[in-house]
Amino acid sequence: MLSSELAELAGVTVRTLRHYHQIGLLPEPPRSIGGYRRYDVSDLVRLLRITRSTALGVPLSALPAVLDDPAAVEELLDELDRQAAAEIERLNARRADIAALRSSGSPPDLPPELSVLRSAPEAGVPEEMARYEHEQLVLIGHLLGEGGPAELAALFEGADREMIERLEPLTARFYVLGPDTPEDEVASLIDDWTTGLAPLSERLAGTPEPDPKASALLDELNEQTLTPVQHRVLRRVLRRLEHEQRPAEP
Amino acid sequence: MLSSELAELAGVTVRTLRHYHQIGLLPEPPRSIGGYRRYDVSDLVRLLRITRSTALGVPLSALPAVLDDPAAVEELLDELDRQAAAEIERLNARRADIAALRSSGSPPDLPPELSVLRSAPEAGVPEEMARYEHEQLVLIGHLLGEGGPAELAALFEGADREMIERLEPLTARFYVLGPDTPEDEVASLIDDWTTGLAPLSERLAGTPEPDPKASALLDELNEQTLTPVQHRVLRRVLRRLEHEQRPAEP
DNA sequence: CTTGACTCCGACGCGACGTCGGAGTTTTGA
DNA sequence: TCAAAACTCCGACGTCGCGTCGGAGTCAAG
Repeated sequence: MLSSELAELAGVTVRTLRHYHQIGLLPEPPRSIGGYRRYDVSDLVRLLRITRSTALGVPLSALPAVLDDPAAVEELLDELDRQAAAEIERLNARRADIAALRSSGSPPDLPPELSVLRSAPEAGVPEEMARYEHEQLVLIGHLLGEGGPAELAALFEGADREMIERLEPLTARFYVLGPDTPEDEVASLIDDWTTGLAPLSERLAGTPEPDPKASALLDELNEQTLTPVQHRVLRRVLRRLEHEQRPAEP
Repeated sequence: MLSSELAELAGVTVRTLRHYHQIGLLPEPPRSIGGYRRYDVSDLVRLLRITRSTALGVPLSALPAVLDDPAAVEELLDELDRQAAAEIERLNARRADIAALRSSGSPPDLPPELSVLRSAPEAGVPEEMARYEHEQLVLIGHLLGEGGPAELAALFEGADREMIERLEPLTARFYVLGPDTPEDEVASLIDDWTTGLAPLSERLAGTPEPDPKASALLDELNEQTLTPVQHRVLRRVLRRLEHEQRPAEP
């Protein structure tokens, strides 16, 4: 038999044969005058034993041991089974993630649960601000850790839709704040927004304190991305919400 | 932030960061006087967007496109989902194989269905012959192709257990044939075996002709491994079975 | 005697990092 | 204040199981 015949019989490529020779898994057969390898049936058997094992997931490095010590295989099979099960788990989780993404219509780099928090595309949010919102959600989504996004989304989903709808135009107004926005417009936005956010703020009060590191990072992002006006407005709104929440603290 | 802080926040290793720098996925941040990288929150966001995508199975090479073209992602997600599903299929098949092996108690390099055909360990088969039997089964198991082993095993399983039990001592006697076995012992083995195999032979007659290439390979294995006496005996038994099967053929 | 199919070998490529070694830097504690 | 500990840098090779390429030689057929 020549390389290609053996390879075809065993359902592998010629390159695979050469690889097995290189790592010493398959003994080098005698050569023809011209240097061609001539295999016989024992090589086929050896090769088949190898392919059957690799099909089970046995690494090539473990094969020398496996092939002539059938006892040592037992634990290996356990291990391989565990590995396969774990891998299946990961892949199933991945598929679930993909499905969630597809049904939520959100971009793939943020948790699908948070897609409720995104501004609607027809809200006319400037691109810069859309990116900001996106980055903020990415950050929040990760900093909340395992299951966090779901909880946060539940807060909003649980709230009455009306409130959300009342908030949307406010954030839209926030996103277009600039140095030439008239002062009374800014002031009214702060008022409206503070009162609009009040019910959410109450709900948030019942949840554990946010990780200070996370807050610091979020604030760093705000400072980097938002215009000075926006940053000032945001801080005032948050401060006033906090005061109303904890009026006792001086 | 230093490398390790960023890495920990994002749940990756420092080496991963360096890798992303190397392939241009993550921009190089400014350095400290001593040359240390100082990251900020925007690097964290960028990194998180990357890790979320890779968790879905997106290859790093596709990320530059994915990160700033959310539209191109759709088909990619389809593809990734298909890949994941296919991989899960393969792993499930592998686990099924492993389970079959463990319940059949056969070594991992031959199809579990064929374990019925193995000699019992207490039959006192010489090691050399046990190896021969094993190799033969490996060969047959593969040459029969998809589903073949199951069919073959069905032939034996369907047969009455008594017949199998009557055959076992005969193969045991066959395996210890040597140059100094008395002639009448050889002759009686041929007789006993031929009649013992007759019912199986009849059943086999109903199945399609064996692949001539496969037969040739099996015969090559016999010739290589069996002693001359054994090879002669085997051929006589097979010839006599064939004659009884097709008495019309001269 | 050419043509085409096949084989040989060496060497690099892939994907996503892990690991090692040696040199420099920053932080911490005595 | 200064040394030890912890951290960071970079380059380069290793992992795993082969795929792919290139150039040279070999074999069967026309």
